[in-house]
Amino acid sequence: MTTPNNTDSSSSEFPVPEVVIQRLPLYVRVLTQYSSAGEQVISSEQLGIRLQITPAQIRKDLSYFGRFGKQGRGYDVAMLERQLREILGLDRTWNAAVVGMGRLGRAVVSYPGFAPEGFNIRAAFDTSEYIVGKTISGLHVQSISLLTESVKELDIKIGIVTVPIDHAQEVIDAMVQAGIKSILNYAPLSPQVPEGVTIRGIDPVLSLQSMTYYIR
Amino acid sequence: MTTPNNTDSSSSEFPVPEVVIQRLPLYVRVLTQYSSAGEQVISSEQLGIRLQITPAQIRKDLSYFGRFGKQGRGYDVAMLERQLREILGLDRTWNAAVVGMGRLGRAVVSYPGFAPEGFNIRAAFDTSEYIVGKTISGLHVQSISLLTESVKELDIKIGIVTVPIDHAQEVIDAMVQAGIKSILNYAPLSPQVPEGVTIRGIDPVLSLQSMTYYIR
DNA sequence: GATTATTTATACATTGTGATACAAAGCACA
DNA sequence: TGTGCTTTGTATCACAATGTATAAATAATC
Repeated sequence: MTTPNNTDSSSSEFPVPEVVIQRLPLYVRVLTQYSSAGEQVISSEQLGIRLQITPAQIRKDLSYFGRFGKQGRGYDVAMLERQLREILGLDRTWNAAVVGMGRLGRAVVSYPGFAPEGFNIRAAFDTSEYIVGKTISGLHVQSISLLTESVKELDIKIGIVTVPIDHAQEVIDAMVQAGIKSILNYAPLSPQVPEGVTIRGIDPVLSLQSMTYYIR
Repeated sequence: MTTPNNTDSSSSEFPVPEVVIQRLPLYVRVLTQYSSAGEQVISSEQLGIRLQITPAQIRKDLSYFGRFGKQGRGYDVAMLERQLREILGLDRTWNAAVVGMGRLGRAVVSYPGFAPEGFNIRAAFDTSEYIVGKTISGLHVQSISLLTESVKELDIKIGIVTVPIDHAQEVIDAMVQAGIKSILNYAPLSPQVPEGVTIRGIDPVLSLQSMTYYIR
């Protein structure tokens, strides 16, 4: 090589594009499948076929974090999975709190997909006096006024918002106030959060509303 | 192209970027709020503040479809909302079918957010003999072998996948086979669909897995 | 051990998307 | 009617993201 690049793995000094970060979990998912299928090695082409992404795209994404592959061979499945999990912070578990224990909140806390991936819902909150005090899916529903306290006590890093739209922004504000930096929002609004807080929306209606464009 | 481009609203001759289409429902949502707050006029700046999008971005997005604003004034809220709904195909209702009536499917059919936006779930399917024949949320659960028939009879245009991951691809294939062109997928996989079929995934775990990168 | 097959990592080119800047158009009000 | 203020629509620019091409490294085969 003309350039003597001593690329430092995993502790990049310049910001990795958001789109890249969002693709990494897809890679992890496929690697996990490959791994449990007993495969030892995977090429960027095989990964790309599964995900409908060009091999070069995948190689470039990975190159932001280091050099993981072997030329002529591909990537060691177990090693790459481990590395990507570490990069994403998936080599540990995360505690979450749900606010809003109506229909949607109940569905979320009983969704069996979180725990196997290391996301554990440790606390549930609501404003309604009818719901506070109840036990739902093994969680004692507390008044939202106890949020900050619980966040500290239970080391909660993730907030999940399942309240109706007209209370969503204030709940989000309360989460931010309580020191939560990652929020998953199920309410159909465009929330405002300060710098340093990441928020992602889950909104099936929005998805449907953009799909109809193509079939109208 | 040599012809003088007399910009025809709403029936554009060149493809509108996907990202633009995905922002339009956000505009519709804010316009609806403004409208019910009694506002008559909105500027691209006001819209932008709500959505954290630059005003110029919004004006450019809208310009793909025509000229809707008045210089020095802004956009007529009701008119712009009507236009965008028409562009997106939201000036009518859409029938959907859910496949997979386990925990997730039940939550989806009882989610009250679809109907007000014109998305009506008209049919429910499952493979399990224990579930087929039951009535859930007013829907008679049918065997998936009847999918194609129902799609035609009930004019179903949207398929919603809520089966476990190991059956998801075959269900998606069956939907495509039945002539469905828009699919909302809740199963955690990267599905394969032919050209001409739009599929969107709802995957909270994926969202969480990319958020942890920023707090790890 | 030499030769051929692969496949990565990356330089380079192309495309896509978002931001900036401003002329033209409309409004308000004297 | 004229003047100043606002806001759109769009031309232009800047940069982010993706795709193409290839040298270097490894493995497999004879």
